[in-house]
Amino acid sequence: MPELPEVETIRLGLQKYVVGKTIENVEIRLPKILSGDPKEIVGAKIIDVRRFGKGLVIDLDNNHSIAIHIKLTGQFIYRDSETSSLKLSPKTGGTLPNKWTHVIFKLSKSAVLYYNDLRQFGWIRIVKSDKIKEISFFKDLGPEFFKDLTFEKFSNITSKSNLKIKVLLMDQKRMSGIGNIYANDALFDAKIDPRRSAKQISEEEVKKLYNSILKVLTLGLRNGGASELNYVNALGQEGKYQNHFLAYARDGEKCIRCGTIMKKITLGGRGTYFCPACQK
DNA sequence: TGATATGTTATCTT
DNA sequence: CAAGATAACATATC
Repeated sequence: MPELPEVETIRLGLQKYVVGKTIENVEIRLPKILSGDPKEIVGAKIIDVRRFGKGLVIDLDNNHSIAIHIKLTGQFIYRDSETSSLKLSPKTGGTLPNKWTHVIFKLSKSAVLYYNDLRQFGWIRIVKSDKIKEISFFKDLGPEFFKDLTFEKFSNITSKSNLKIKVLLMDQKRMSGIGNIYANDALFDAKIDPRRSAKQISEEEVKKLYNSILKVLTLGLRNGGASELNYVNALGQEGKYQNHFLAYARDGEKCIRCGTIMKKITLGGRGTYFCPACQK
């Protein structure tokens, strides 16, 4: 689902297309999605797009920012005269706007940024830029892979937690960026049973796991994310990582390493996929 | 038809 | 009180 590689792919697209443009109008079709005063951002120019964990922040030149979490099914799709000939993935609804389009940002140069969200779990908040860290999601966010989560920190967090290792990997307050797909695939790559208690994992295994996480996140990024549910990038195109799943959604299939039939269980209320033979 | 999937948060339990 | 467990949110899909 939208995890670090997916959100980063969206960020890269937005960075490329919306930075430098001015917001001319904001149309809110589903009020519960957006909070804050849209008048604060009309007329402002977009100067940066940042990502923290699975959250996005669009910075404007008037000391305001747009904080975003797309949760499970949010989409940001950019259209202008140059990109309008690109065929949109059916996951966007095919034409824009449509019944899943809840907010429309009209930008300078006739560009438009659509926010779609099938399940309406996502949120957009207009805040002063220096108040971003006061939003609880950003305030409580744990250290992040590729940024401030060194192996030493990762090892420290792991050795102190009683949570099952897979549940820990997905806990955004302890470490940020990993969701269900990459947690399953990283544990598979590291040959670790997702049911084990985090603190019982040996130092050697923790090292392997850390490297496996960086490996699968990198693979996700290179493939432009996974379009398993309805993720698309900023141009409305699908990613390709779903063609490279190691464990996620492979229950009933043969393990790609040892041929054993992959199992599915529930951990922390989430689907968990693993090989009962080679993940110890 | 109704169970299922998902990220985060609120609420319950231990 | 804190850590962990679980329910709730919404809706297309199987």
